Amino acid sequence: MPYRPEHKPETRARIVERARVLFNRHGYDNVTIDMVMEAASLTRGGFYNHFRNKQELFAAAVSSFLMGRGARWRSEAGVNSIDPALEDAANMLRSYLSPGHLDDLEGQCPMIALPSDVGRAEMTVRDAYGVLLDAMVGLYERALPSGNGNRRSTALALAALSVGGMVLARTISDTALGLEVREAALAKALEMLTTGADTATRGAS
Amino acid sequence: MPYRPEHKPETRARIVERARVLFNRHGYDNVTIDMVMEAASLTRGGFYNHFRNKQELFAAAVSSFLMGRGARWRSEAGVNSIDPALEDAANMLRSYLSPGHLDDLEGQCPMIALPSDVGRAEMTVRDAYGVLLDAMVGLYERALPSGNGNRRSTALALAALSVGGMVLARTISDTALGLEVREAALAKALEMLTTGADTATRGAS
DNA sequence: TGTACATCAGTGAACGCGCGTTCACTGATGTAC
DNA sequence: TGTACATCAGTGAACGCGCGTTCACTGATGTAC
Repeated sequence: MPYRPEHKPETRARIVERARVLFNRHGYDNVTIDMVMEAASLTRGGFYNHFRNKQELFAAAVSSFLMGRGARWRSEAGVNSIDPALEDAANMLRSYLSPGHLDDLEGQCPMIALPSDVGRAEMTVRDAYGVLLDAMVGLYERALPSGNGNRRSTALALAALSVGGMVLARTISDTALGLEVREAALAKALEMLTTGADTATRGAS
Repeated sequence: MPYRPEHKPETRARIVERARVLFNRHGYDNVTIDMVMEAASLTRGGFYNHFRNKQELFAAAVSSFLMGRGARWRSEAGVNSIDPALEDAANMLRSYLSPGHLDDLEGQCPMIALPSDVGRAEMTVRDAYGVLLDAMVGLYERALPSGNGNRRSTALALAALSVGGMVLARTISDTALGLEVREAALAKALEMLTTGADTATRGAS
């Protein structure tokens, strides 16, 4: 056996990691296989030792995010906990809607960096995203004060608020309005979290 | 004068309109100038009689949306009114977060259909989007019951909720979760609208 | 310990296609007489 | 009313480049002796 058995998977992982960063910054179509391989200190030809085609690389890159930072988010926020603390959910929101996350073009959640490309990716990618979303929503749902009528709906809205706030902030960048949207989304999200669920019902009670 | 003076602008408008539809469906990079010109019943070469390059066409296509459906939204929702009715804002939310809008791949708001492409477009495009966003936010802000501490923040969050709900629903499509997100976003948005602003403050009062 | 060997990850030239863009031209059109 | 004309929107062939992909090869590496 010419190389250590870990050699090839390690190289593959390096390619995927560099690809993820490049995709995030420039978008799927604007990243060439040359760019990726050069970033991984390799040459063009070797690419097809590791991937069938460019789409497969993209799927691997998104997975790499979901397994990396995405998984860290989930575990830090106690997604697996039956009864996560409200503070865990608040931290997840603060982290997702943070200026750090917005400015981290290369490490950002691909749903913000390349929503169109993710939406056009193969079903496996989109399903994997569904899993992440489901995990986030589940966390919020369980963290919300019980006894409210609408925890599920509030949890889903928190996810939408996070993504929407960031997508808008990134798109309308370089303007005061962009900053304002992110801050408002975070403020409202935290408010919804602590207030609980159906505020209309509460207001009427 | 060989052609009627309206002839050229009309042709240009037809090209832009077909381009907008194609971009919305397939994304910027996946639409070729051939496709656009064929859709407008013209041939490749004529394109450069109307546009300097493809980017300029994209900018025109996004503007076309903002001037068309976008403008209709704004006027129907009484954006120009000093004191818009709460119901106007509710209708805007219902319209933006409607299944009809989600399924209308070709007529959809480009912020949902091609957020990445819009984000990477020239500054003029993004600024134009800022104007639309500003108008929507302004409408919500003025429609919200006065006397609440946080109308601006709520209005911004409503915009984020709208975009986020739709981006997620479109990306995680073909799943129950996708539908659920859109519905929850709409429900929460309407709730936030009628409840007013800072619910935490209200809850504490 | 040193050497010959087999393997296969990586190389780099080449291919072929598609796309954005250019350009010399053409012919439909409104106008002038 | 009919005809010659000038204009310029539209044509379609061509260009050139870049990118995804292929392929014959090479040479670094771990193993067997």
